[in-house]
Amino acid sequence: MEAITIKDIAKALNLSTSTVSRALRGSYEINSETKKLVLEYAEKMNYHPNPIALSLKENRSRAIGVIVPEIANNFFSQAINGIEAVAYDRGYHVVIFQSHESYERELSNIQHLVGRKVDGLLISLSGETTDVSHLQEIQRRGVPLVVFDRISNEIEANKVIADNFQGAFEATEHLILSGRKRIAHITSPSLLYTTSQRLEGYKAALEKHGIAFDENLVRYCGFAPEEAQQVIFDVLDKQHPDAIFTASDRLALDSYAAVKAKDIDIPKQVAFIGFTNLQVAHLLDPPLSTVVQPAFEIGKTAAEILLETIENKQTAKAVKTVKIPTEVNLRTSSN
Amino acid sequence: MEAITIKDIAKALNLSTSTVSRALRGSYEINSETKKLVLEYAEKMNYHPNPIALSLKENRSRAIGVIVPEIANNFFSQAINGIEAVAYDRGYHVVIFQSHESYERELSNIQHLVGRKVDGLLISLSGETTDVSHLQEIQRRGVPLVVFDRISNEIEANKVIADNFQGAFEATEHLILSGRKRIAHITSPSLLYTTSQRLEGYKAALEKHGIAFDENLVRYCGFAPEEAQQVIFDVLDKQHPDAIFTASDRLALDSYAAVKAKDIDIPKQVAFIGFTNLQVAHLLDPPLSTVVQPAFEIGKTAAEILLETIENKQTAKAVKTVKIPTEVNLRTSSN
DNA sequence: TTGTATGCGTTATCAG
DNA sequence: CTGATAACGCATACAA
Repeated sequence: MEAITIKDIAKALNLSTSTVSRALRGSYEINSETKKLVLEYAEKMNYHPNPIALSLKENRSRAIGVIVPEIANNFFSQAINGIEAVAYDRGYHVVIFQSHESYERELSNIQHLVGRKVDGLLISLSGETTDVSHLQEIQRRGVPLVVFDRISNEIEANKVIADNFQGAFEATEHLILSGRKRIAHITSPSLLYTTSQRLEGYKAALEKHGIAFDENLVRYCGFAPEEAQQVIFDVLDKQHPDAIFTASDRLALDSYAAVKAKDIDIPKQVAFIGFTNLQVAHLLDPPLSTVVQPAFEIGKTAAEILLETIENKQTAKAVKTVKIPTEVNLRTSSN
Repeated sequence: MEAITIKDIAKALNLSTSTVSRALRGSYEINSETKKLVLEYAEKMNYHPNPIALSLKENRSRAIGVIVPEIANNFFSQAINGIEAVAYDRGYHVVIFQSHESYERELSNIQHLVGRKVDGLLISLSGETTDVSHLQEIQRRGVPLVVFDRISNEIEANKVIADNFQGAFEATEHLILSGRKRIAHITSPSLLYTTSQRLEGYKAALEKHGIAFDENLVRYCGFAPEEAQQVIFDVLDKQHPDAIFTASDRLALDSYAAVKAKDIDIPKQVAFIGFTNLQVAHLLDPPLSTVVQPAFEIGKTAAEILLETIENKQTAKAVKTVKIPTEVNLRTSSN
């Protein structure tokens, strides 16, 4: 039960393939009789043009690629939903890949997508990625590119990010205003752009309120599950913070687990705040205040810019950077 | 800066395309000198074969497709990770699509994937899908298919699911053994296969312990966010359950929120249990006992079966159904 | 209005 | 050992 082709239709109707092709795509220069004939037969036989043949010919696919570190992460899965919301409306399929924080996987995924002629690419860099020549390469090949969230300064492309500085500033300030002085900042690997922006926001808030920055209160950790545990225990044990400001879903949860496991006394009121898109923050005890990154919005914006670039065949080297504001949700425990 | 082709290499080296092609794929019948020449030049020019041309010729893509209702769902994203773990090792790319619980989207995704000649398809049906003729169609076309978790009785294919009956039975029994009598079961739409299996397990446990089944304690709800709220409030208000057994991450969280919002007194000890892959169950108050569906394992198993089918060119109409055991984690609050 | 020929990138077949 | 040719499915410039 192989798929039917234009050639089959042509043979069955005693026409040439070109006539059939033209009839199918509704060319003017064609007899309405034969046109109807072809259309009906195609319908009856459930004909669909072979997208691969089309891509080979036209060098495009009506699909855009998305590469994220992990989909098992609220931020990224919501961002993807934002991307799909606009892409699907405009007739593009969204092909999703994960790099699993691996540079090698990121490379392999890009090769696959570009090889299959995606019309554009949205990417959030893996934690391992420092060299971005693979992205520059696809830009040279003319593939429209938008980098979101995990961006890099090395690459000149359109970028969409949350306003990490502002979010971190507000989060830290709220902790200060609630009376904290020793605010631990448990965050992502230091080479990530988002990490440095958040650190800046954290520092700025401290400075504004005359609190000296203490680098011992800042801890970076990678993506290995064991690592966070250790790092968090260490800062809790040695630095005795009175509040914790975390940089991701996972770090927030790991911090909770650590505090509970060690039965450490951190005053409850507004003591925890995290960059997180967790749906459960208000159900935790104490409730977790959040700096919500507008993931859906970020994805949507990134996709809009990408599609704009694709459809207007703009230069792939545009360098707009859009910052989407974050939203702080303060939650105080009722005890 | 267009991608380089075999033809370019042939021209540059004054060879024929066929010679270049053979050299590239290491054919025996070839002069080792020219072979080296070609290989070096290809390397230098960063040649990569065009996958689209290959697919057109070979009717395959070295990629498998995955369609799930939502990736912003721990179960599905973990299942996808299981799929990727095996597929990537065997040299297949995994192309991920979401149906967003829409039959129409599911259809569109399948058409895209099959049209692009994925070598096989893994699917978890959308909540809207009752008619499965689109799946039968791709089976007729010879595309290997494995259905996981959201399966359907209508379709004859390899299937992989969690042992929902067993999990529900154990969960319910634990609630009974801790002294509950009025156990609300808040669950997914009734037409899902998993829903009916869980209901059977729930009933079986009640029966074993001589508790009459009360259909008023069972509530089904769809995927719209508002719906769950209403349904849960209703059963809480009217039926006064002393325990709640939910069927998904989201339903568990919504139930928590409802109970907290209404300040309803449900005795804490082992009162909540849910089919869920939430990472935070132990941090909730009271802690949420869980029936963990081995999502990663399910994905892995499904992918293994699919790749087996693909590589042995077995009949697509195999009808093995694999049940993966669930694991119950009881958590009692310390208060 | 329709048919013929060509090309997209690759490999298999058949000659040389 | 190497080269010419056809084929995968489609669209289009050119011929008729």
